[in-house]
Amino acid sequence: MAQAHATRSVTGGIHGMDDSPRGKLLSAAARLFRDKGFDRTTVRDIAREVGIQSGSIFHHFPTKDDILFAVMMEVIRFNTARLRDACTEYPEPLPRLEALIRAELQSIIGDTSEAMSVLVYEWRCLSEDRQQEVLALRAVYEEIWTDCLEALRAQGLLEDDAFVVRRLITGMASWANTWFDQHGSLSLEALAHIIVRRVIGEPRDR
Amino acid sequence: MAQAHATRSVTGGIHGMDDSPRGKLLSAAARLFRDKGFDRTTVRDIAREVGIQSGSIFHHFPTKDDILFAVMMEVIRFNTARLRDACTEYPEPLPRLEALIRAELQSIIGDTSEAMSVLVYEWRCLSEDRQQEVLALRAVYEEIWTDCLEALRAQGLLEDDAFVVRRLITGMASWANTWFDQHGSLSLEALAHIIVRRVIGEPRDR
DNA sequence: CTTTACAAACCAAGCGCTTGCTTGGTAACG
DNA sequence: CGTTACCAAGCAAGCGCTTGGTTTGTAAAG
Repeated sequence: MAQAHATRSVTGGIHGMDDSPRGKLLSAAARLFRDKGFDRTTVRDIAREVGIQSGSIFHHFPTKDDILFAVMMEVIRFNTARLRDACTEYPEPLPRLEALIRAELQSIIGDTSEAMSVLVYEWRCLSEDRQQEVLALRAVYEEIWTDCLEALRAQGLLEDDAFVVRRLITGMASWANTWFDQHGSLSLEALAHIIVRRVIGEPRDR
Repeated sequence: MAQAHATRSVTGGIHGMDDSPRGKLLSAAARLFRDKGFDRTTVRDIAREVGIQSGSIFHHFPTKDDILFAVMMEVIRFNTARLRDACTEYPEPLPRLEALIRAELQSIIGDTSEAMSVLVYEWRCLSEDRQQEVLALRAVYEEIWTDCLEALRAQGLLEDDAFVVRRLITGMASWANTWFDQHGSLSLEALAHIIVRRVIGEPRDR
């Protein structure tokens, strides 16, 4: 776990998407899937991107669906680990909330934005049995969020239903990939802080 | 305008998606595009849904792209008119904000949810020149929102940047189509009120 | 240092199928 | 009698994927 943390914080890349043939293929696929969508991306597109023939793709993955599946599994594993790291670093609910929001924004508009867009917007393109496998990992991810929000409720910092609030956060964060400019004047941290205030309101007793 | 309002409030349907052959075709296409995505929906699927042969589709629309375009134009026109109606009914910024949020939720999880999902999630599938045409209508739609949020800022009810807040609202609202249950315990109005509080905070001086 | 061995990575060609769309003609209706 | 709505059949292109064979990297054996 500590080793995984060190690896991630140094490289910033997803384990399994390194510079191996398979890794380069996944990176290219993730970017193409985000830009053009899964269905409009052909295996010939992916092959051209990494400089091989289209047939050679299937030396690394049995089907095109397996490529999508691999992209999704890698990114959800990586970002679940990032959430866990945030939890160990911030045990208290309120700082933890802000850390979780920062982590999720980092996922969506930062280092893993391409694969995250694929996970969110190309969901239907994945075969149904594979959807179940990803959903199982997603449940773990969401449990971390629910625990944090319930803890905030227990502290009286949150009035509304935790599940509803979690969904509002998901919406605000995932939509950010359509407009947030990483080189713009608004920083990721500033946006995270704005979102925190949408969740727990203004600080009134400080 | 008053006539359009009467038509909408009575039928609840989108003008141009009536029970004419063209209208039934658009309705079927909208639902299929939402359920399976534009690319995975074949013209044969649409034809089967309305009970005609696949070739007969092209008696009503020159290309498949035109079907998508028509769905998007109809839904954005319809919902812009709905925003306008909310504005005439609620001239004051704060009630207007809540009315706009209710209207947008109605668009996304209410009577036009299928076509709205298509507008949001199948955006890339539309040919680029058509995207520009839809964008022009979208700008009108967004101006209504910006005006309202800027008015709230002028009243001191909004601290953060109006554009950022608008985008957060868009995210919360559009994401609702993935989880909101129209027959569940949470009503559209209750959700609208929760979102209002995420925008302007708790009422502190009442 | 060379040879041998072998698996991983890749190429060139193309198969079978689905796709959006076309064509030429027919039935219903005002 | 023309317009609207449709059918039956099928074409050309693009798709995921297969196949049989060739190159490349690597590492132990001679």
